[in-house]
Amino acid sequence: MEQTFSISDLAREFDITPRTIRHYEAEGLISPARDGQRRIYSGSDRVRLALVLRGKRLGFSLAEAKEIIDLYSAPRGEVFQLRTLLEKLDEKRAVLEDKRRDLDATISNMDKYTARCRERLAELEARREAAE
Amino acid sequence: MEQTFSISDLAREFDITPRTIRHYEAEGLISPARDGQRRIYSGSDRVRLALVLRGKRLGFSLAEAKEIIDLYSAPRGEVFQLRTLLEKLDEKRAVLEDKRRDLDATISNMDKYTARCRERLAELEARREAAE
DNA sequence: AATGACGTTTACGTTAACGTAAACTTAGGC
DNA sequence: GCCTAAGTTTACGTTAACGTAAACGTCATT
Repeated sequence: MEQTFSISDLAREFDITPRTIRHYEAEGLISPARDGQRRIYSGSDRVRLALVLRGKRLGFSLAEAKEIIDLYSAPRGEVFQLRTLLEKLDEKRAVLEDKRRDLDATISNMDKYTARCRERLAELEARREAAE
Repeated sequence: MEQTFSISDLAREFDITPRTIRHYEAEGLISPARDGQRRIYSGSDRVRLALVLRGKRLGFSLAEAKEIIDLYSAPRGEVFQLRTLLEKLDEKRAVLEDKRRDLDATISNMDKYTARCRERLAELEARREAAE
């Protein structure tokens, strides 16, 4: 039998509140099984939740995150379905690559600036040394 | 003389509304000069705006973007100032690296999945071929 | 001198993503 | 048998990031 999780299990693990998880369900991002009223989360529910949170950290809205994640559970039985799926994957990949360009530019700018700061600091310290 | 820009110049260039630019000013992200009431944006104002928008695309809030961007105009005259600046730069760099890890994982997952989809498509098409 | 095109401030409205609180059910522990 | 912990639904509240509208100023043009 596969492992299952309660809502507070996942809330604890991912450091969010149960309310947040219920909200994601209301938005159609997760669909846990039920034992009566109680929600029961499977391993793949947990994976989906992790994907949602990663998407959020990357600046996607819940709707955008859903669009991407849903691709992984899209039907791929027929040739036509596979072709349209591959097209959509390509679109999303392009968005991710844009983000990577932005991110790389941000990091390399910061690195250059940091290097200049270090140089300047070395200079100032050398000067202080010389003054002794 | 350096080039200047009106609010609608920048709005057009970056495909946002003047309202958005004024909002960034109200939040302390940009501080254009004034000609009477009118805002006059310098080249470096324009750069700051570009940085804000890039930060937003990476999922930062306006407050977070401000924290990062303000580092580039922090005072660095004294040794102490340079040291604390370098510390803060290190913090922000770590945040950016986390984001890069998330992004790389997302992209490589998608690439693997895409590869499997392509394989499956090739299979189906080969089967269709064989049926002719 | 009137008409736009562009600018301004002030202020209320909207949407996404939850927070918070109330009122209730259910399962285990003493 | 009652208490506590964890779960549920329903509903209103909150914050960030603007949108939208009103009321007004200022040029350049017709």
